[in-house]
Amino acid sequence: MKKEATMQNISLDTLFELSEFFKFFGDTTRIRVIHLLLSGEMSVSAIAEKLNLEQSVVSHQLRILRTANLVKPTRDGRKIYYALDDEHIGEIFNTGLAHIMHKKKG
Amino acid sequence: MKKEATMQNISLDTLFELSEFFKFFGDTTRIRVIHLLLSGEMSVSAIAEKLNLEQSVVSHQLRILRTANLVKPTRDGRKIYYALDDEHIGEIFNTGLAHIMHKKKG
DNA sequence: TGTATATATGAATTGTTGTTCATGTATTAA
DNA sequence: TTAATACATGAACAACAATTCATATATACA
Repeated sequence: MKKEATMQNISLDTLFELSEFFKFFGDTTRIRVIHLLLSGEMSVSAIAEKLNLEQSVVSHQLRILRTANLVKPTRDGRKIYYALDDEHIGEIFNTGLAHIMHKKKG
Repeated sequence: MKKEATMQNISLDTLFELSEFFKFFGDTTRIRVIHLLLSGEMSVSAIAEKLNLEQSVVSHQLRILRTANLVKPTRDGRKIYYALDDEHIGEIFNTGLAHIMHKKKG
């Protein structure tokens, strides 16, 4: 079950991208949005209401996630529904969560 | 192979901790240090030399990682060797890396 | 002791990021 | 075409985080 700690040579560029990628998960507002969207798509106003955040806060953060292709918008009338646009997001979220939970136990 | 996108109820506190945790991976210097330590422990000066960073930059970032219990120091004479102090770190690193690599392919 | 080496740390500076507030655009319906 | 609703966005501000520089501490050795 335990993987070997072998190490590939990873370019500086890739390591930079990797850190940029983790940054998206490194903000409370964004992680709450991601968590919410893990259970399905949701409109901007619904997200704001559910998380008790101002609409513009949600829109700003959604733009960051959208630019990074982590979420994908779909318009339906006046509403825009956002959904997670990457299979890996849940995996990364859960891996981090497992770590936190494990630490909580002692 | 594909997991269901089921969603637990996660407390605000836990989501905050989770975002704080991901922050450690969201900085180029730290991710480079983590990457380096994935292949084994290393002294501060060796890390600085290998990454072409000033000693104080490395020390400052190591302190952050140490405070979060992500790395563990061991003194040997004048040198202090740092090693990763958490089984999950490699897993999280690799999960993120898989995402980056997957995106690169198109 | 005194000097050199290895690392840590505090303070100042700089750069980055998130939020707020005001306003702009798109869509719907009267 | 006007009003209302839903969302996006730019600019200003505030908070935070990383680096730099100077200096402090700890160890080893002459």
